[in-house]
Amino acid sequence: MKIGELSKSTGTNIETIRYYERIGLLPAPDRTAANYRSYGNDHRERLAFVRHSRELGFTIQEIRSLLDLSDHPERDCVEADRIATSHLVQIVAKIAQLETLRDELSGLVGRCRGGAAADCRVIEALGNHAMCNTRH
Amino acid sequence: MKIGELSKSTGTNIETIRYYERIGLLPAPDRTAANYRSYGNDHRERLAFVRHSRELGFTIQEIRSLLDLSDHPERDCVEADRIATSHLVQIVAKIAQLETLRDELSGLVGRCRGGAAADCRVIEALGNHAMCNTRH
DNA sequence: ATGCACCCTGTAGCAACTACAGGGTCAAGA
DNA sequence: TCTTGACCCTGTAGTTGCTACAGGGTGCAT
Repeated sequence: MKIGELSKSTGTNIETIRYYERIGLLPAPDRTAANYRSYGNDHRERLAFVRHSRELGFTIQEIRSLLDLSDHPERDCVEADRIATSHLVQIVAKIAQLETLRDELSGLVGRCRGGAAADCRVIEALGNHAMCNTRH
Repeated sequence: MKIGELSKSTGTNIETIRYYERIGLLPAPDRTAANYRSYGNDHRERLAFVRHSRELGFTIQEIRSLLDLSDHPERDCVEADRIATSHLVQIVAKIAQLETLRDELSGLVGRCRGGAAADCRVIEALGNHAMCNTRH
């Protein structure tokens, strides 16, 4: 299949597919006589793996390691679990951080009803860290 | 004060301060005879405003608008509230998204106890979107 | 006079794409 | 046959918000 079809069937931007090839995340496919990329089912599966991992927030580096494991089924899979676990820890931390931001912003928002910026609580609070309830 | 002192007193990287000046977020300060940047209290306050806003996750563009309002106290502050509110909405959405990821990853992690990668549930699940419980 | 901490400019790198510019290919319709 | 339009190619530059040099100047203490 040509790149446009691969793009549609995986929901991946064409430029992104070429980008993945350039950085060595996807293998370079065969070319047609007209120098068009020609993909097979294995390419589609690999790309689906990459996209799914990206959707789950894994970095390209992490995906490289995961693909490497996937390419060597005889290896120990402890590493895959380690990557996923450490990624999960980061996500949990990020959620906690965003919840702090959310609470801080909630206290700021909805206080301005068209007054002058001089009396704006939002602007005041941004300039004055001491007004914060939480640490960030 | 020189840039090093401003850096320490606001907890901002020196390179970051110069970067903010370059992109026009901070005004260019006076220079000493030796061409060193020389900052006053107004610079420190403006930088604190910027840093605080960044900590709360506002983008540089949003901060530009907020600073602009802060520089024109006679203006209507509805815009500041709009920026903060829309930012809050994005944070809430991001939290929801990360919670989905967290739940999905939780179901993946901790299943590998040193088996071969061929039987790895993590790798299998990454390759097979249909195994997911949630949409992403 | 020499070492060291500090400052300067300018450029390049990071992640993970995205967006062109400027060109080639191919099949269908007039 | 010619042309139109959809598709493909490479290569480069832009995005965000910094960070990290390289290669040099300044200022003060020993």
